[in-house]
Amino acid sequence: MSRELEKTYNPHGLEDRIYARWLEKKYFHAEVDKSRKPFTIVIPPPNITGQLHMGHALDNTMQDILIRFKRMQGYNALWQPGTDHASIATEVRIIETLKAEGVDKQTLGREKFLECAWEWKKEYGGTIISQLKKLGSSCDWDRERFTMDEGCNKAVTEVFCKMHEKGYIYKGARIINWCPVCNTSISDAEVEYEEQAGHLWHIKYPVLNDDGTESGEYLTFATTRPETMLGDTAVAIHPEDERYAHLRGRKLMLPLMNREIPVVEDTYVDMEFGTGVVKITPAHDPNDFEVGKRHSLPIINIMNDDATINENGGKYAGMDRYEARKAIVEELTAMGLLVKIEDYSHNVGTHDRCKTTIEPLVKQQWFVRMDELIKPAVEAVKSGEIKLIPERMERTYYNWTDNIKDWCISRQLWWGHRIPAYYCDACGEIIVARKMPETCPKCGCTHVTQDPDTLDTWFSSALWPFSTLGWPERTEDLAYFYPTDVLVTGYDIIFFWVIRMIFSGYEQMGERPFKTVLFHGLVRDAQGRKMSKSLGNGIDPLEVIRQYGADALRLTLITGNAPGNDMRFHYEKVEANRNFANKIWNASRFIMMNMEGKTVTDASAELEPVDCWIISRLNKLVKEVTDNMESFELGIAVQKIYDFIWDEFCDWYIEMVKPRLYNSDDAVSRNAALWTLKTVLIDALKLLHPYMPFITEEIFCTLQSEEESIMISSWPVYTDARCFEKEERDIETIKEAVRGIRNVRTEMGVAPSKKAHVYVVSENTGILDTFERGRLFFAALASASEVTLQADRTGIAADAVSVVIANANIYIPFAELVDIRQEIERLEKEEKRLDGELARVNGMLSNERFVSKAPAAKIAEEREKLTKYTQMKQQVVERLAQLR
RNA sequence: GGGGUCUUAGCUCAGCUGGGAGAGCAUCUGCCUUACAAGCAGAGGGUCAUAGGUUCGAGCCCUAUAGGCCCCACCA
Repeated sequence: MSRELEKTYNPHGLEDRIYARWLEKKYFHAEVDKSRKPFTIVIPPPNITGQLHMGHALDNTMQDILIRFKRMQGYNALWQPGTDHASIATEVRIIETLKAEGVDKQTLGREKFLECAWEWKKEYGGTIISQLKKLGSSCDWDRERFTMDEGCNKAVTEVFCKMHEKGYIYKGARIINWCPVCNTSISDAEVEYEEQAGHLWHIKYPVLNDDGTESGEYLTFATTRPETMLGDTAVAIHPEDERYAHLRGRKLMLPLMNREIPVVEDTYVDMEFGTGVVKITPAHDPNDFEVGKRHSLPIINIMNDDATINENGGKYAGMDRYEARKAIVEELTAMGLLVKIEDYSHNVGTHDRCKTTIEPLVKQQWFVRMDELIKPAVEAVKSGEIKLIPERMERTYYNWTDNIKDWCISRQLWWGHRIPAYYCDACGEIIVARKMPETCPKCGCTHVTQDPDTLDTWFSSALWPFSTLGWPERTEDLAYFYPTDVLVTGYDIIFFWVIRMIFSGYEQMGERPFKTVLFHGLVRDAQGRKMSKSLGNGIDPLEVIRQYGADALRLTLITGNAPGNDMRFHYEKVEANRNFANKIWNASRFIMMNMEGKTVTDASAELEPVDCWIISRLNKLVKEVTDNMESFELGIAVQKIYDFIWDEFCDWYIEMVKPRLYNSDDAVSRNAALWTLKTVLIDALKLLHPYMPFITEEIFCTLQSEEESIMISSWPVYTDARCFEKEERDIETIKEAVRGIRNVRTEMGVAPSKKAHVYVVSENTGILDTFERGRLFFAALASASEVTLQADRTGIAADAVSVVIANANIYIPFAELVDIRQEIERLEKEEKRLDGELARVNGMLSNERFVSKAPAAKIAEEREKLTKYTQMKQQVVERLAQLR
């Protein structure tokens, strides 16, 4: 570490140098230590293909603040890092890359493809980690994990097998969401509904007589997807719909396919909508699937995996779904069966990854039964065992748990955890096992084949809080660090991840995975738009760090923001925070300059009132900041630190002690000032360290040599011994006087360089004593050439300007002529202001119900104000009388 | 259709359990005062969306209304 700070604050180099030292010293590393209390956070694992974006920056800054705070408080703090294999996201990227090289996934083959994927992981998996380091993240990198490493694989297999044994995992043919581009099933959570402009095609089917001949009557209905008619196996009406009573039990002719289909009655039909008739395609619509089940209708799948029509679609086989739609509409028109076409806007399900319109298909898939599993997860939040911050997220949470459906976990992808299910080549028996069985337990056949599918990527992330700590082994780490303390994440993945971790934690560990979930919102651009690649409005955090430093970026993401709220990113804000860093830098330089060549000794016994004041203020700050941080109010806490450092410490305290620092005649007073400056600065730096780790470390290490790093120093603690109520009041009095004098000087247009004689007049000896003790700095701050303290107005020029504060009058006879009329006006304004205050206070105190019902402390407070303002008003009135 | 959330200074947003409206940026005035012009000292600017209610007292709690945003939901 350098012995001296550089002339100007420059985060470049400084941040990398400090981070390297932290790593070298292993400060981030945590080991089981039963003598200390653990504090654990698991990182939301970023995708291996990921590039650091503002969302990561916010998420990780919050975690780093909490972990650094707790580490300094003496907890054995573990921030468990790692990355996610991100099954589908990664697979899509690899396919794209291969395609660019002219290689097709299928021809490459599974084994070779996976080799490519692991290569990819090796190459890009480290990128995001190095970017997190730039941010200052104090993760225990020795413990870095990956969702597809050996341990996590074991955890996944174990959970799958256990849940299968318990009947929570099953295989079945259900209607699922199919992405025809990614060629895989996806879960309900991955479907994004998008309002799209479409059409309602009104179509009619001929009604048949009992003998199969056309009756001449038609049944009209509307559909948004005419092509699915190829798979229609019924048309439904409402059982109570009198309009169609005569069609009950009749049959219709499905045009184009020439298939007889029944009219079924089902309450699912809304009589009010359209004609009150619905075509039923069980294979391609979730609702129709349910209707089909109720009426035992055949399920005719008319589509291939790539959303082209299959052989069940007759002559349309081979056509794309939209081509087929066009052709079918044309043909129906020709047949006179198209009644009309209406414009219609409706919700279309799309795949969140590729935005392709999903196709509901009936397929054999693996599912997790949710009804039982979700119960403890709901109970945990209801009872408060798991706390969600902000609380309103609970509503969102219940919204999902109350409507939970079984979770489709199998994916027709290669990059991911292979499902530990095996099929006997001879008898088809399904064997779910931790290891590939050598023979079929049913028929003894020695040939079994593993299920080709992989698991939903969230299946492994759901286990993250315990799989990273060694589960399914009963490790010491697991016993010590689990359950984790806080999970920090965006509200956008509450369904994907948070809920699934919670039920997995209870199911596998019998315990909550974390105590608190702290949500943050989205970081938007300056116009409030979501940052996205397609809009090109993304702001690269690394670029911001290059320009302003990680400390300024971190502060920007935390200040002025409440949990769960979205925020806008403005460069001006980063700049303002960089300026704050510069402010601290220069204040520290100033203090160090003054300490140079001197040995600063403990001065706690020789403190002057102003020293007591700042120490007392700091003491209160410590309490408030600690409280705010304990309750996750990170933005409020740092705002208070910011105000204290800039306003109270820099703008007031440093200015107040300057005369003592420059006066070498009083070494004791100078030492007390230096000691206080150093002590307060160090504690303020400590409070700020979780937010701005780099600059605080740099200054801390330069300022003193006893402790080797601020990040392992101890968090300041509030103590009664550092409360100085009287000194706080006294210094506030002087500040009030200084503000008043500065005010008057500006109004009078007196240049700051023009010094003037200042008289403080008061009959109150306590007040005079206060000013006497603060004489030196009061004179400096008030630009006084001389300060005279006296009990009355004797010897003060009649045209002196006056400033009224509680219990005292301050007179400044300026050398220039003061316009008496202007001075009277000014005082009249002051009188008016005081009248207003008095009216308010009197209003309250004369209200009988206020006096009888309000808390005693509040009443006392108002009485005190009444006395103060009455007294001040009297002074103003007297002064006005003199001038007139 | 259900739920959530927001509406506070010109702009972006804080305001923790109800007790005299805040910050940053922007604007205006005066200062290159030997830590800092990435600064210092001052100033202007808000009937806290609207209407009711609870309360001694409401930006904060309750109800309704208007507008914006978000999430969820199978209306063909």
